[in-house]
Amino acid sequence: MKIIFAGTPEFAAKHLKKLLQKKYNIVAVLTKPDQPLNRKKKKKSSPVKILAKKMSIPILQPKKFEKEELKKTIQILKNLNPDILIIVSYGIILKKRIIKIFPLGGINVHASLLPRWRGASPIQQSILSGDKKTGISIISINEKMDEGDIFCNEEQKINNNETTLSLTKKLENIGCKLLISTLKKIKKKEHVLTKQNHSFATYCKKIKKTDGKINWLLTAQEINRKIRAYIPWPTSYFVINQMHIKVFQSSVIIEKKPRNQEHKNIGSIISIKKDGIQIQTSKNILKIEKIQMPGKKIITISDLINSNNNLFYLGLILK
RNA sequence: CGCGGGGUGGAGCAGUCUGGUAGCUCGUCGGGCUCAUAACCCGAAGGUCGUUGGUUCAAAUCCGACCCCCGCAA
Repeated sequence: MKIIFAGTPEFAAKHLKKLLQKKYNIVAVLTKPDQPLNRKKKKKSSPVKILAKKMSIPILQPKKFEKEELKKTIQILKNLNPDILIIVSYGIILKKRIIKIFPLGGINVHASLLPRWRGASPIQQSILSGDKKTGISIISINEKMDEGDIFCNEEQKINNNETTLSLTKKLENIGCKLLISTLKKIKKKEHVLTKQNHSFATYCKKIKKTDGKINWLLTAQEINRKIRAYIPWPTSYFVINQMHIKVFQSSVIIEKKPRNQEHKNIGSIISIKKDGIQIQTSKNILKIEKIQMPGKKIITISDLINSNNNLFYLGLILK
């Protein structure tokens, strides 16, 4: 079975690695073009590209699927005589004409329990919306985004302190496992497809850099979810003296007595202790436990206090 | 050559401008106080100040090269 693998980030690279370990025949890899500039090197290759390069697998990085480039890519792919396409977080929507090249079609590893959270950021969205569980769905590719029939899925519990980073790692393992078992079934033609119930579909918004700015008018629970969902990107932050301070760990303290309607001190520091800095939100209190100052490493509040940093003081209102 | 911050005992930092016996808050170890403690008191150990050349009587501090970490931007 000749496989073309399309993917870009680390999540995708893990799946590619698993396929290679299991001796699947990857004839080429599709991945996003290199990012323009990095702090050190001139270009930044995707994790999938780095792995493919190491394993001497041909790499295709079309910029846009427009006339010339689309034609060219299709020709290259055809010449490889592939049987099946595997897509894992590629980041670019593939045209129908490309899918048609594959006799066995395409399969996609999607990090949610479809039809819930169709779209580009399912892991973040599951945390943002406070879901108790999410999972991996292996689906077939059709023309519409994440609407293909389901081969199989598996649930993953979401903990109270789960971040996108930690959840992604858990889902990687499930994804790899399900992908391999699905391929085995396809090989033996034992696979069973189930249609999605489209009436239950929900969709992810695209996350922007500016979404990371903390809005203290939200409830502590909502802010806490955002903080967890936005790790490692774009990360939540607040501003003091024009410095963007990122928050990497927090917890919620429930207020027993509901506050008066005064909204004066929302966003202000009401307690500074070694275990955290407490901030008043519109409902309940957010305790910030780990932060990162610009240019610095991630530190605990205990470390912050030990350094005699007097940037934070009682009553200061965070923006 | 995209812009910028940083590397100082185990941790987070000050000291660098204006060279002259290495400091703060913690942690660790020992002792004390306490019903008890993450609280308090007393004491101790622990640092080639990223690496490497140079200037100097003298370099964490000034000059050059290199390595590593991080923020922004993309």
